[in-house]
Amino acid sequence: MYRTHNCGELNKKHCNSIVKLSGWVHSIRLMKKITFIDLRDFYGITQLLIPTIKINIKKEYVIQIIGKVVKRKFPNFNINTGDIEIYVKKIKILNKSIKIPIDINKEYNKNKVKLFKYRYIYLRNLNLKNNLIIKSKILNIIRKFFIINNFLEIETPLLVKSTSEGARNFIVLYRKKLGYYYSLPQSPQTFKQLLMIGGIDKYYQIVKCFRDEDARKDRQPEFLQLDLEMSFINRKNIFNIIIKLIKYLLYKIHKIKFINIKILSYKNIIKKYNTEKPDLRYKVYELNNNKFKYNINNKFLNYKIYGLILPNYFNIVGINKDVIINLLKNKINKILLYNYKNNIINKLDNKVFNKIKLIKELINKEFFSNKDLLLFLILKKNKYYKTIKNKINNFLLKSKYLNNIYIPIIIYKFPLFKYKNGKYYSYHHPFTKPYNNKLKNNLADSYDLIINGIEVGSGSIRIDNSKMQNKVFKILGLSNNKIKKEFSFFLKSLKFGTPPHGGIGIGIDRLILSLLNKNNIIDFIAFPKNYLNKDLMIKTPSKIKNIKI
RNA sequence: GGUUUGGUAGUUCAAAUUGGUUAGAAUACGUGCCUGUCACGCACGAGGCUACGGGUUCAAAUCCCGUCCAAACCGCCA
Repeated sequence: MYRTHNCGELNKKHCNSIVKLSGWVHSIRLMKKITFIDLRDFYGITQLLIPTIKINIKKEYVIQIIGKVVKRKFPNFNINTGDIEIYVKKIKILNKSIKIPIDINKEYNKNKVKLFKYRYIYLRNLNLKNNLIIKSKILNIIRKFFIINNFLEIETPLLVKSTSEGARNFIVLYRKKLGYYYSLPQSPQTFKQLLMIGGIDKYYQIVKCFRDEDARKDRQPEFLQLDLEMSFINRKNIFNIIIKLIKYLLYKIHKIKFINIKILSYKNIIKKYNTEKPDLRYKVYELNNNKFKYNINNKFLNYKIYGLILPNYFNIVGINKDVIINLLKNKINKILLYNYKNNIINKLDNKVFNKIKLIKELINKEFFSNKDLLLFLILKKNKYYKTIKNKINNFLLKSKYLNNIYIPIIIYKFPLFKYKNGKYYSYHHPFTKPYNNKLKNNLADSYDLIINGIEVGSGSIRIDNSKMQNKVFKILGLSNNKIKKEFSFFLKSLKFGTPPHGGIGIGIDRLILSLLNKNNIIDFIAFPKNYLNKDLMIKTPSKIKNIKI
């Protein structure tokens, strides 16, 4: 037996009992006649008192000790086991460690190459460990939710067929015949639709998906997705499930009981925020430029007015208007803060003010609430505009006031197609049903889930009619030959009595980022790839030498 | 694929007078000291071909070119 207790559980109640502990040597403090060791395992840290200084033990050695739990003279309130220490009677070295090439207690921001290379050591970092614990918890909560709601968990293949739409696919060589390959799935899209056709009513899966695109801090080439699909439902039914899930998660993680999840149309979102994924807590957005870029003719010749909106600004406890003014003091010539209750917060001279009035009239009132702050910046050069935007964003991001605010929104009524370089592309994906089943309005029955400005998931009601599906493929410019080659089985499957169905795919890692107010996805992945999609630890991708058939 | 910034002790970072003495600190490491530390403290020591290769120069960490690597952004991400 390696241990009777772990390093995080002993307290006053265990005093005088003999215990056996195993773990890593976290730190060593030598005094004149005694030595203190912080012994660390997954569960915590326990202080060992060794009544000698002649020990041959270094940091990160794995040791096992037997000793007596005693009350400390001077408790340490920073750790759970701070009331006690172990008076060690016997030490055994289970395994030695060579010098550690990275500092496991430090946060690394630049030059992360060592972190990738020695990821297995950095897993001992407290923050990273806690991140993995919370990710595991969230996965459990999600599974529990879908069990309660009678979803069936079904796995789908990872060796699949490449299709011409979408991101680049990773390919896997086929051993039996040269020149043939499998493709790793970007999502289980086709298979989950086939499950619906097969009569599975509610399906979900937590599944690895693969996209061969360059990584970002919220993007990895392989990632976890919560995939779900339901039959005999319309968009409102799906919205209800999504809302229920998010509320369940926010309650289980943060004990937040009341939350209002808004459903907004794509058109209005773009008009108001000029982005597809607004962060309604605080983020600064450029008001639609056509309306708000004005040259002022007389005194302010060459100056331009930029409008910004800080949604819900006045809901944020602890921030007042002066904070923003102070923040921008030296950067710009004039600031005008404006709130829809018609409060002009600081004064400008009349000529400028008249221009602002003009702008005011152009704003469609329905978009703004009296909790929004409108900010007009009068600037000489437009390069300052981005600096200011970033400055405000960074400031608000760092401020503690936002820590417990979550504003999930569902955006719907996206365009069905976008036109680029003389070609039509699906805005969502080619299986999306047109809004009201009509192609002519170019609206899709698709929806995105955005939490605090992070695009967490997107989904749609699917086309359940073979003719419609064929039509959409043709609009997308797929030749008859290609349709036949890539989708003939699928078009055929739709003819055998397809139920109306739809679903959503939610990026688990992004969901976690949004629910925990974090920004880098690799902090929640045990073994991430770097921005070139390489794994610097196992050194992959690697070169092919011989392909044997 | 593109743009920008960067690569300096094991680690995290400085600095180097627009190219000119011996490239520093903290921490980690080693040795010694210190009855109670817990970010222990004190003293001493060891640690660098300034990413790699080439060029300019009396002289390069510094300027130039190339390669490799990293970060942010863009492209891309149905």
